[in-house]
Amino acid sequence: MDTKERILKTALELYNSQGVNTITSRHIAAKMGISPGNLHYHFKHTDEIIKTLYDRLSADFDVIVASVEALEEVDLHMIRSFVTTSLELGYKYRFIFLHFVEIGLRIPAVKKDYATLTQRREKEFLSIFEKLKASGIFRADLPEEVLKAFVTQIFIVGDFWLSNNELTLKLKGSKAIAHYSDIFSSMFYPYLTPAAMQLTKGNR
Amino acid sequence: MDTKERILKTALELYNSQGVNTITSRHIAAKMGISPGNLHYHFKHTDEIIKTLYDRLSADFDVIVASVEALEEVDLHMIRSFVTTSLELGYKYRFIFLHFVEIGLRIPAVKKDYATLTQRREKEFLSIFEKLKASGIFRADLPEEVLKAFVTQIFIVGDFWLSNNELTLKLKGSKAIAHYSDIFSSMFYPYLTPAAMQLTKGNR
DNA sequence: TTTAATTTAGAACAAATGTACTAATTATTT
DNA sequence: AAATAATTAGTACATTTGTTCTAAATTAAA
Repeated sequence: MDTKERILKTALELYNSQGVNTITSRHIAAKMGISPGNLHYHFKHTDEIIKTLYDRLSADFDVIVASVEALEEVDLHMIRSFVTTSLELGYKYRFIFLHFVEIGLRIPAVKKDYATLTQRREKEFLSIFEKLKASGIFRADLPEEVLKAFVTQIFIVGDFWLSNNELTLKLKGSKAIAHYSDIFSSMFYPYLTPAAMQLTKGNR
Repeated sequence: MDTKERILKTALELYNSQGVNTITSRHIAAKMGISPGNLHYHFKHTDEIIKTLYDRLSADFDVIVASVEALEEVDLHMIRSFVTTSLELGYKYRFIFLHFVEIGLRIPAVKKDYATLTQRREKEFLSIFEKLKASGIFRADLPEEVLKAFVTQIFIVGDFWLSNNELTLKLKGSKAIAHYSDIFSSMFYPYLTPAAMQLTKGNR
């Protein structure tokens, strides 16, 4: 593995475990056993490391969403596995979510990118909801604005479940993912038709 | 106003507008026109300023929750005004929510306090939900775990709507509060009985 | 094998930060 | 009015940080 890749890997580890504000380029270099000079040969600015990691997260998530969007029909099992896969990805890059505002402040490109991304995602999610409505899984009696608000809720919980975990339960790894998967599933429950509610029995 | 109070006021202003990591004790002193030495006479450690502000937020919010809990009957209007009041308080101390994880990391006492507080709040919220069920406002067919998950959702959205706003819409002041009040109201919608849903017509 | 390019180490620099220290000033008490 | 306490300004210090610079070492190209 070349040095650049090792820097990214080490940075991810350290940021995840110690936070983005406590870890400096020197820490990363020290942990790798290379010189600060060498690190800054590969990344002129420390923020470029963070930006690169953010871009990877963003790209990986794109793939996940695209795979759901491509489906003709969406059912609850798909949703459940979409949730789990997303949470796993989030956990991998958890420092980004734990320090989202800080990072957005430090690296305006991240903030800008996220803001436009969100607008696209909102449409994508609403189109998935339409499919769920069409399949008789989602209730049809909910006003448009309620569904829109639900999308925002999903975004907020999706972006900050890790922060909530950090401040309260502090679950690690698969335990955290399992717990918040359940919460996500429960979030959908009141939006389901009685028939779809039946299907979830024993699944939740 | 004595110096100590002025420090707190200035710090709140600066933290809210520039973030907790960019503002230092020197910035606060400079903005006030006092010396760094003077500031550190009143607050030996900068973190004490943040801790004091957190304690005030926490105490203020306690009052809000207690006032709702004291009610014999809870209706949707109460909920709505509870939401608005809470969001207003959150906006006042927004830097705390925008940097919650960082602050928890820097000041372990904050993290510890918040963790235990959350446990208490969970019970308080569930008891409010029971009242809503008893009044025929909340659906009675929702499993206990779904309501518990709803509480967690409320906590996450309640703690991080400001971060979401910061990363996306960047609404200011009352516009932000109004927008996220609507989102909160919509969050409740699918949990309502058909009768209660009727009552919200035109209110949302 | 010589030459050129890439990569690396290590030192150095300037800026910033938290906080301690000292002395002066102001307020309070006796 | 004198003495004591509280507050304030200003300076100083040690540490940290991001980054730059130089030269050495390694790798690739000719």
